[in-house]
This record gives sequence, C-alpha cells and structure tokens, in this order.
Amino acid sequence: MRDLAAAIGVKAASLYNHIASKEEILNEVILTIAQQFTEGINEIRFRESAPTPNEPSHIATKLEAVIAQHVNLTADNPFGMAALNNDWMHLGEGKVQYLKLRNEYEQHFREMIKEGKTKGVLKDIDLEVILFSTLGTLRNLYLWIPKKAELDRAKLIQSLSETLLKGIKR
Amino acid sequence: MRDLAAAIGVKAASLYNHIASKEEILNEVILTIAQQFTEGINEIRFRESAPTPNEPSHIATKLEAVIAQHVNLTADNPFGMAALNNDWMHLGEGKVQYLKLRNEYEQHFREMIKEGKTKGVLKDIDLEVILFSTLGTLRNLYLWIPKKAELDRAKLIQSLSETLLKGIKR
DNA sequence: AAAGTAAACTAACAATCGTTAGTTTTACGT
DNA sequence: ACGTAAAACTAACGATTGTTAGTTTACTTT
Repeated sequence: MRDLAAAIGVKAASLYNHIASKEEILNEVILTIAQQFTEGINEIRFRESAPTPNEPSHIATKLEAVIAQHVNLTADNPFGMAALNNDWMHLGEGKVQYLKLRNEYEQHFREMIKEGKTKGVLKDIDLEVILFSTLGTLRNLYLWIPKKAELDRAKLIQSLSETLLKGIKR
Repeated sequence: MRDLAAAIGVKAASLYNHIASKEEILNEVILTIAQQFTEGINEIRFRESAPTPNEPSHIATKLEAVIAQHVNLTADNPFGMAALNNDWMHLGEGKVQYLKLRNEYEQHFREMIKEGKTKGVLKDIDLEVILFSTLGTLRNLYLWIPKKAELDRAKLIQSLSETLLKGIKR
C-alpha cells in the first residue's frame, strides 16, 4: 500500500479515503477483466453468423474472435492481466466469483471446440489438450505484448490465429 | 520459513542448521531446473540425426523432443516448475544466472525454428510469435499436469506435438 | 562411560505489512 | 468571506516476516 500510494504521490493512509481495503483493489482489478472475458466469449459463442450458418469455417471465425479478444483486452491492460494471471489466488471474497467466471469462460470455449469437432472443422484431438494448449498461449500474452514497442494488433491476431489453428508446420 | 519448517515437522530456526537463507532455497529450486532445460535443449539442438540428416522432418523430430522434455521435467517436478514460472523475479544473486540460462534456452529454440524455416519444414510465420506461442503453452504445463490423475506421458507428448506443430484445424 | 558434533529447541531482534485514530489542509457551494 | 465536506497528513497499533543468539537434546566415535 505504501508503494501504491507513493506511485500516486500520496501517503498510504490517504488511500483509505477512497478504498475500504487492499483486497478491494485486487477485486476491482481482477473481476472487472474476468467479466469482460466471460461476457465477450458468451457473445461470440452465440453470435449470429451472417452469411451461411453452416459454413465449415464458421466455428473457425469464432475462434479467431476469441483470439482477437485476448489480444485486445491484454493490450488494453497488460498489468491488469498480470494481476489476473498471477494473483487471483490471493482474492478473498472475490475468489468464488472469479472461479465461477473462469469456469464459465472455459466451458464456453469447450463447447465451441466440441461443435467444431462434430462439424468436422477441428481435428479429433483430446478436448482438454486443445483447451489447455490454446489458453496457455493466450494467457501468456501479457508477458509478451508489452515488449513489442509498437504493436500491430491486426497482424498479431492473424499470426496467432494461423499458428494456433493451423500449426507451424508447412 | 515457519510454514516450510512446519511441513517438515520442525521449528523455523532449525532450518538454519541446513541452509544459509531463504533465498538459497529459491536459488536451488529454480536454477537446478533451469539448468536441466538449457542443457537439454542444447543436447537436442546439436544431436546427430541418425538416419538422414537432411530429411525434411528432421527439425520436427527435434521440436518434438523439446516438447517431450517440457512434459517430462514438468511431470517430474510440477511444484518446482510453479516456482520457476512465478518466482524467478524474486531471486537475488541467482537472477542474473537464471536470465542467462533462459536467454540461452530461448536462443537455441529460435535457431531451431529458423533452421526449420530455411529448410522449408516450418511456415514463414513471425519468429517471435512462434516462440512465444509454443513456449506459452509449454510453460503452462505445470498448471495442467497435476490435475490429470494418471498421466500417460507418451500420449500427451503426441497430442501436444500434433497440436503445436500441425494445429487444431482439420 | 565420556567426549564431541550435528541438529533440534526457546526467545527475541529489527523490519515490514495493512490499517486506524486523530488532526490539518484543500476545495467548493452559498 | 465563511462553513462544510472531502482528502490529505502524522503517528502509531498489532501482526507477521526472515533471521540470530544462546541453550538443550540426540547420536556417533573413542
């Protein structure tokens, strides 16, 4: 709290005119982002596909939207993403809500992958391996994005989609 | 230190008959693993390929060996991997050595990918995207492996190789 | 049995942590 | 210009941290 206050140019005690506790800050930072992710993937999953609903690349387009959401939310707030990834276990009250949002997010992801598999768009690889592998990459974006001086989001989204969906092997 | 001691069934002060400081423990845990990774990838990179050195899948086999190393080292010591991933920045003296090992590791990885690209085995995707994407998945294995009750390493290595190299899209 | 060493113990230290109480300053509506 | 409320300040609290000093216990060697 003393460091936090110093960063604003204020003494630690003064923070308590604005917040109730340190934990409240962590709740605010993490749960706000977690909600954006879950609401976002929910919207993507049930989005109406404009031209042809049964187009084979339909689900691939949605997965691309999920990737884009990760890139955008991370680029908008890399420090928040660092907190979400590393400090969610230090939440108190909010931990239950966080885990609920996270499970909901992963479940949407799983269902989209399942749909992709039954429609023949995705390979028949172990569901959890696909989930873990994809999310593993996306969750680490916060470590990588701040290192790129100027970031062309569209280009990154495209490279990542190619890599995650179609692999790196020619 | 008190928690650590209690886990052994001893008082905190007694630990100092065996170690010099808390930091020494972190150094031991993290640097040991980091060395295994770097030595391992070094061996893989310069390994003699048995049958035909210019076989197109040559570099792919090596990448598979890197993936296997991640799976094996992580399964052998998931808690150590958690420390390496989350607490390396709290190293004191050892941080320089850690970063050196890590840079060396990533450099070996980069060179192998470059070789794969020039030999036409890998696609011409941004080098850093490939590196980040692959390592992002592999570095998160420690979160995932302990959740699988019994783990078939060979199966996981195969699924992961397929996913990372050839993607999830059919 | 005696001596010596390794490893446990108790007690306490200085530093740091989040937070509170009480007080003074700053800013704004009348 | 004055009164009020928001927000800053100083000082200190109790708890927790890594670590040390000094002492006692347990085990091995002679």
